[in-house]
Amino acid sequence: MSTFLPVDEQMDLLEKGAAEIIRTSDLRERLELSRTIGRPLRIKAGFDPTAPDLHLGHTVLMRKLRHFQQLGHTVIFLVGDFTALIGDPTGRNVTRKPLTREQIDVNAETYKQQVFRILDQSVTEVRYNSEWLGKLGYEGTIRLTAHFTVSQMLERDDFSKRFNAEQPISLHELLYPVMQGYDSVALECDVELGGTDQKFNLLCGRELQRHYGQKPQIVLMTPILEGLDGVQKMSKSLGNAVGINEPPSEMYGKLMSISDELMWKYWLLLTDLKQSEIDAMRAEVAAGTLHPMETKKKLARTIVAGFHGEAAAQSADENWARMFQQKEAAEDLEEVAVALADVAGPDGQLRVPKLLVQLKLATSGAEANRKIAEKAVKIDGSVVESMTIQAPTLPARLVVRLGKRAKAALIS
RNA sequence: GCACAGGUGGCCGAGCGGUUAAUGGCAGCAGACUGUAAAUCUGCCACUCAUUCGAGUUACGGAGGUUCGAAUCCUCCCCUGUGCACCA
Repeated sequence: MSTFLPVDEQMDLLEKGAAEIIRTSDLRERLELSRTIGRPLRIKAGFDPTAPDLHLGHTVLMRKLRHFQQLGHTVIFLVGDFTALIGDPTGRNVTRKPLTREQIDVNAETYKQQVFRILDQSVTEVRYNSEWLGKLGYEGTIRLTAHFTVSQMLERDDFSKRFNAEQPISLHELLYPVMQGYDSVALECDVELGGTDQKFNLLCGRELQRHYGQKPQIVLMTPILEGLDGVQKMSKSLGNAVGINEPPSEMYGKLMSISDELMWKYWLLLTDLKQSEIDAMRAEVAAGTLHPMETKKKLARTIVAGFHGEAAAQSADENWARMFQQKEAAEDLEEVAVALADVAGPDGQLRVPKLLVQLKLATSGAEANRKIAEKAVKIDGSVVESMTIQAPTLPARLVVRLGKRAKAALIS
């Protein structure tokens, strides 16, 4: 008597949204075995504690991990504290700067807090790869690296690109895939998850496991989620990311700005809807019986609700409608206290550029000037025409708007 | 160590003694149009002061130098890539 679901049902969930599985037949086989002997599979996913702020792009992988958890398998959340000393060069054409020990620890902690908004903490095994990599020593490292050749490493796309472009590749970067592979050996993984950009590293794990007499792990790759621009991968540094710690309205607004086409990918990778349900919705939109905007609103509501709850999603929805469909100022504007002395000119009048800088709507006075000249600034609903306006009677609350951002200044 | 090629604004990439914060592309911001979409069009895109005019400051790996004047020439240094290295 097994506690595991039938393999077909498990496969159904696991294959949803997966970009590639190496190999599907192996996964099926191993699930069969696990079900027969009643042993959960060991699933590993490694994380570089480099970027402390998680965004929706990261959650694609997390959600897949949760699927495994839901099916009763063991998920190992591996903190790459040791590999972070290298910094994975994947997908980059530049060497990354290594982190300090302190940064790594702090990042790992905030990382975990965020991850357990998606994963079930009580059944997640958290490990650090310094546990085994730290013990390896120079000799162990030499023996380990002897399993690979330089040309094998240069197979990797970003390495070969850099090599051909005559760009630098540091020696230590070549160690990254090796170490990640060794993690799989140390943990005796059945499955490793990663983004498609991790393919090379994931395959190194298989290679090494073979050398160590283990059954090579199954590799399940999740797609890389495009950011809000729909072109580049979601990344905080590209400014196209939705952070999972962002407030509901922020999250909602950002999600509404994605293209119609991209919306389907978000539905697939960021919600629990079945493929068939998504297809049905898509067909309706194509037929014109369902408005794309309504569908997108529903998407935004669903995702926001997942992180902040139903009520918050509802009010984010209303807020968005008020702010953009009816072009009125939102009710829950961020309020910033400003001293009149900080924004007044010598004549006592209110200098608008200074106000914009104080509200962080502009990064410099020069930029603020330009925006005012472009007639992009509104105060209390009317376009600002000059650099100076009449100072209000105190205390005052001015709603200042620059483009799609608005804030309330509490002047005293 | 030697030789050669490079290091320019968030990125890519022109410029190679004297319009001009520095051509162009990408990204970004704003405006128009919309469904805050997408696409498209337009404008902006170093900083400070000056309420428009305008003035000043800082920028082309770093430090010096030549010059009335340099991102552009010279010297030294730092960094990257490529080649050479044994057999002479």
